[in-house]
Amino acid sequence: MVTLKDVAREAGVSPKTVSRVVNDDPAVNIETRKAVAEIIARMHYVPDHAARMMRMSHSSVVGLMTDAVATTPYSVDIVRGTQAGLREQSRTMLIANTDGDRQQEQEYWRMFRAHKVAGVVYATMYHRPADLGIPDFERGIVLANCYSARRSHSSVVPDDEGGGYTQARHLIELGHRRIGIVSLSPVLRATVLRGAGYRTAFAEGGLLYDPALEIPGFITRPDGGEDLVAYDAALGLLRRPDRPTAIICGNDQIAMQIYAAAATLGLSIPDDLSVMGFDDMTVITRTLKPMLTSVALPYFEIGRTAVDILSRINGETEGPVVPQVQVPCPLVVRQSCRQLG
Amino acid sequence: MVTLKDVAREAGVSPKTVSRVVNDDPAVNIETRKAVAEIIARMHYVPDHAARMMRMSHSSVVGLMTDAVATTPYSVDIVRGTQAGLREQSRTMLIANTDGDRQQEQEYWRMFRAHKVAGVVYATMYHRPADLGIPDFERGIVLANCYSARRSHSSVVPDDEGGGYTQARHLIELGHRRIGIVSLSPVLRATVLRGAGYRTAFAEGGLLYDPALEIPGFITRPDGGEDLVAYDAALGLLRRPDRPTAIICGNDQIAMQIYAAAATLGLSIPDDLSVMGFDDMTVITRTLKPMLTSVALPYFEIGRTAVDILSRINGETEGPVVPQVQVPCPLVVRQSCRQLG
DNA sequence: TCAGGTTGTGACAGCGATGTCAATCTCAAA
DNA sequence: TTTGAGATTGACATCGCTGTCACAACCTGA
Repeated sequence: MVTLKDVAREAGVSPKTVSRVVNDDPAVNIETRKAVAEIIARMHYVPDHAARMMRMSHSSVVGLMTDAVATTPYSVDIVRGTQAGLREQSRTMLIANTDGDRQQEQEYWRMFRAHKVAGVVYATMYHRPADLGIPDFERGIVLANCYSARRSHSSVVPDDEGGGYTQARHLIELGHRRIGIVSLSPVLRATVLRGAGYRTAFAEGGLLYDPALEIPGFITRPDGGEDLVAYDAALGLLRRPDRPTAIICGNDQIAMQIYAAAATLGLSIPDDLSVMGFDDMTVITRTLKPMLTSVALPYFEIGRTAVDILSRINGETEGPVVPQVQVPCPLVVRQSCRQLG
Repeated sequence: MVTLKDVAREAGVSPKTVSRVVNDDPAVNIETRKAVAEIIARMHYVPDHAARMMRMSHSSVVGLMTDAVATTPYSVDIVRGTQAGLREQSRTMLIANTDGDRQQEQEYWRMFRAHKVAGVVYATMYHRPADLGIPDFERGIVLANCYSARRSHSSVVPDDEGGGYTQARHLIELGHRRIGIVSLSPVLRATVLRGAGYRTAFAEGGLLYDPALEIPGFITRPDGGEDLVAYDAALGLLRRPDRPTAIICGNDQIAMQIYAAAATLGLSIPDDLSVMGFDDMTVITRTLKPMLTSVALPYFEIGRTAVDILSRINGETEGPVVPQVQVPCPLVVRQSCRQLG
């Protein structure tokens, strides 16, 4: 390990001066600075993070605690977004995936404390209320994709209501008047919020919201698991005499099953039926034939924004600390929705 | 921050004794130990990681460098597996996602150095040769899902050949004699290895390998991107007069498109056609109707094994440091393949 | 009773960095 | 020439922890 002292000896200056160069302290003669910088490069000196952290009693590392987010195809982009945000601040990230286990979570909070992380981004797989169960953490905490039931922390969540609105609005603009909905499990907050979005768009377009045309595509079992029943839901909708010309889906998996149901009934997408996904999981949306028009969950942006808020909380960046940011869900148009008549 | 000294003062012992208790040093009187432990708990003392690390000049943190692995639905499980392995060693993980950018990668190597990580797991999205371009890193490095062209590092990779064998073998055991293959891009190592597996299984089953029945489902563009052409490939195969009774896919996305092609031609799965996926991406395999039989890429195991090897390299665990571990790809049977005859 | 362990505990130094404060040097105005 | 302000630089202590070593208290067996 090359240390400050080594560099200082080599350069014939005091360690403190090297430290100044490393930290861009302006109070260094330009000549000295250049000479020292050169030696630093030549010797491959890298400042020891531990020593620095100890001296300054705070770390440049941020903790990312996730329930299952780092592990599901849905929402890994939160991780990427968080990292992108941190990179701009020359920071890095300790990641802790709890798999939803309380005990592990406790352990990792301790670990974050031991590492004196500069803050924590707490991300969840689903948009849901989060109960942190750690009241005594001294550093900033920002919730990503979840929100504090007790409003004790700032949160960054997708604008599900807007997303629902966007889905419906797009179909209405294409001329659809009978729109079916195969939604997520009714217990999810996203379902409620998007429902509100649908209604707003429907009202604006002069459509009536018909509850008979909304069917859950996922059903939550008593044990907490979920069953995907979108295929049957879709068959039900599509066999109606007044079958919808378009279906809004709660996510892209539901859309996949709608494609399957349409194929079963000999309906062609988008000629006989338009399908609108949610999430924009590219593995699905770009693999389906025709490719699926969807509304994206802005996970990357959510992660990035969470980092922003965090540095505001810590007072490192200017800007207000808002209690909640809603990140818009953009429409991604592909080939599964067609213009009517 | 509660420090050792605080605890020591409170307990009326020396800091060193508290340190001993924290580190389970047996040379502490049982009474003293109990008393101190109690005070530690009461004061919520958490040992400062930075100080410890500085004193002991090595960290309990391992670096995980990925190209895009943390961000793709394919392979996030490497992250989980790595974490699971580390957790058993009471270690944690700094994560660095390079998005394939050399410059970022350099930055993160520096960062790992600064953090004095105990080792690095270098994971890639595809099973491929990796060129680390960092010859002077002092700590152990293990490659996950990739391998060193210069054999300079140990690696943990999926057993693609075995996976291919498993795919073919299962279909042959079900009585299929004409088996089509829609493979990944021919430039991938996985494609070559699995091809070998197919041939072995075919030979064992007394089948002839017919090159006309193997078509790429992905095509690599000159710009490096990939086009998914499995749908057309499948149509080609399925329109042949001697159409195969089963198709082996290079991954589950290909399988999705095969389902679409089959639907187009009015073929029912599995009655008219059996389909065998690869990867076992549950978002796809469990959403398709019927659910897709697939061979899993053991990403979790790969991550976990990489950690194992790492601690062997570092001499923390007994066991040989093998140059390469091939992790088997298990068969996951669902409903897309049927018994013939 | 005493030499020679064994056990339990503490004093002290030092890991590598930086904040504090003082020392030195330069230059221009008095 | 003197003086004060500003620019550069360095000496030193210190962050929280643990390795080393010394020391006291207590055994053990001859």
